[in-house]
Amino acid sequence: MDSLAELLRASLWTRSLTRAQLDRVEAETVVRDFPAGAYVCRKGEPVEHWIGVVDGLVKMTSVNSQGKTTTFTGVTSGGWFGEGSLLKDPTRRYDIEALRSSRMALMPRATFQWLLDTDIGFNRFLLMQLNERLSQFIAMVEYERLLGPDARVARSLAALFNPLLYPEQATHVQISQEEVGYLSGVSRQRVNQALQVLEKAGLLKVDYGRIRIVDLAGLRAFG
DNA sequence: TCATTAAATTGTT
DNA sequence: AACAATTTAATGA
Repeated sequence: MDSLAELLRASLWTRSLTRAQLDRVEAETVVRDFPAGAYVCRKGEPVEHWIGVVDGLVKMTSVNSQGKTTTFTGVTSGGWFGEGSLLKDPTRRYDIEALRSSRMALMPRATFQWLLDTDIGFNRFLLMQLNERLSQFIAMVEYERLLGPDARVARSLAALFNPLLYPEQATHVQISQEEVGYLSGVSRQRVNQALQVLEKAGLLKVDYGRIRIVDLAGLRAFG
């Protein structure tokens, strides 16, 4: 996707909006490009926007007191995030870092609040998204305890293609194996092995700096 | 457009 | 964690 209009067209929560509502959203939302490695927002900053990914890939991370970083989840093109902070926190609780050059859509708090106050469909979408994320995190804890590294990598990748959170029908993701490791809690070396296993199983194809998905259902069910 | 070089990523130990 | 090999991106002729 290139433009805000395309992102809005692909987003599930715009389906219940009237043309006038959509125009207002489009007028008030700004687009900004971030280079790879840049922070889209930092922990502790005031929460001013609900943020969508027009094109790119960002990760949600947190740094502990000893300087160690953990990656919680990735957000790909078509996804929106930050509603949790917008609804309940004065400041951001996580860092958001671009994993590659990314184009982001920033919806002002006032616009978000207006949708929340006026549109039932928007509220339903937020419930769905919050529920989907919760399922994702619960599943991650479960997998961490029950599944081996190959399956963990498989499901972390599959999560990046959740059709409810990222409705565009993407066939690949531009991400290094090192970052896949951070997402799935596995060393880069082990990710490399896992990807070879998954490729041999016909579930995906490994390219330089990119992973192509061949069998999404198979990835989800692996292990 | 092509060749060279630097940087990033991968595959292996 | 370290290393060599490979691929891409950037640079300039």
